[in-house]
Amino acid sequence: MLDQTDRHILDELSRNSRLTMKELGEKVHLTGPAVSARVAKLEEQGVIEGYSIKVNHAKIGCLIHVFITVITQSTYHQPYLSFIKTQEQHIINHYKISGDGCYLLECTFPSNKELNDFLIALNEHANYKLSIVIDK
Amino acid sequence: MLDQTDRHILDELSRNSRLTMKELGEKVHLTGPAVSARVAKLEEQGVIEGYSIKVNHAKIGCLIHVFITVITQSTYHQPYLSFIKTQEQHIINHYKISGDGCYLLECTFPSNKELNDFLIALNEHANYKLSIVIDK
DNA sequence: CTGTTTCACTTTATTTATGAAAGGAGTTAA
DNA sequence: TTAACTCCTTTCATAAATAAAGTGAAACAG
Repeated sequence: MLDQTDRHILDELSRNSRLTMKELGEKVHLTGPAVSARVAKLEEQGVIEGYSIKVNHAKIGCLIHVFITVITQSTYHQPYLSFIKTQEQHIINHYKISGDGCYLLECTFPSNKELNDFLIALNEHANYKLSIVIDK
Repeated sequence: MLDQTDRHILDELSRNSRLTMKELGEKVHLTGPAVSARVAKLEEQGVIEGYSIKVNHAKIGCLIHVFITVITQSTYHQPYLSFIKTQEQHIINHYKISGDGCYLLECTFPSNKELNDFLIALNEHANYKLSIVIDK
């Protein structure tokens, strides 16, 4: 399905997705149109789901980065899920997991106050374990 | 430091970082060169750390997506950190955390076999708790 | 009030990249 | 051998990026 060149393309685009097709072509030893066709194919196949930027959260005022393991008390998760939908400004990722909890949340907050407010609100729907990111 | 237009730019580029400067300009009501200058500034300031792609790991043969909370037994973390460096093909993110463990690993594996091999090797340096991602 | 500086933006013109079309090389199968 | 297919390169018209020059508004000193 994917050959070595495709993997090389994914690797290069992961590092820098704003390369021009010409530059990308040089890196993987193809011409612009050839690499452009391969990238289009990878998009169609759903291998490339999208193009994004890495934002430094600290520099936009979100200094606190945490992972929250959520353990819902009730088997009925809907109130929790509805609550999460209202908190999109804080949530980077939300996973359903099997293991130590039901969900894993990755969030950022400008300060401990917002984190605390969030945890108080979350606690109405679920228990949690908090892990604060010190370094990446 | 960041005004409303900058936030709008970050928002649009998060959705699609391959927009042309002209298209991005239209979205935020600026001309191409103007928005290009702002993006360059955001890069210099370190707000934009890089441009990347979202890859569908399942489609490239990495079907298992896990989070591993690592609890090192010894206070000397170097052997663990050296081990992690040898496992880059599996590791998406690696965080130092405060809370329920010392580190949080986000990894993908083609199958349970590779995951098991990884856990056996990891267990020589640290204890762990495993959370398997069911859905995002 | 006037002149100067600064800043962010627009406009213009040149360079550069994109994307469509045509064609060639290698592979496979009839 | 020939046909069909895939994947690539080359070529060229179109579109975008970028550099440079110019505009206008705000801040500020004389």
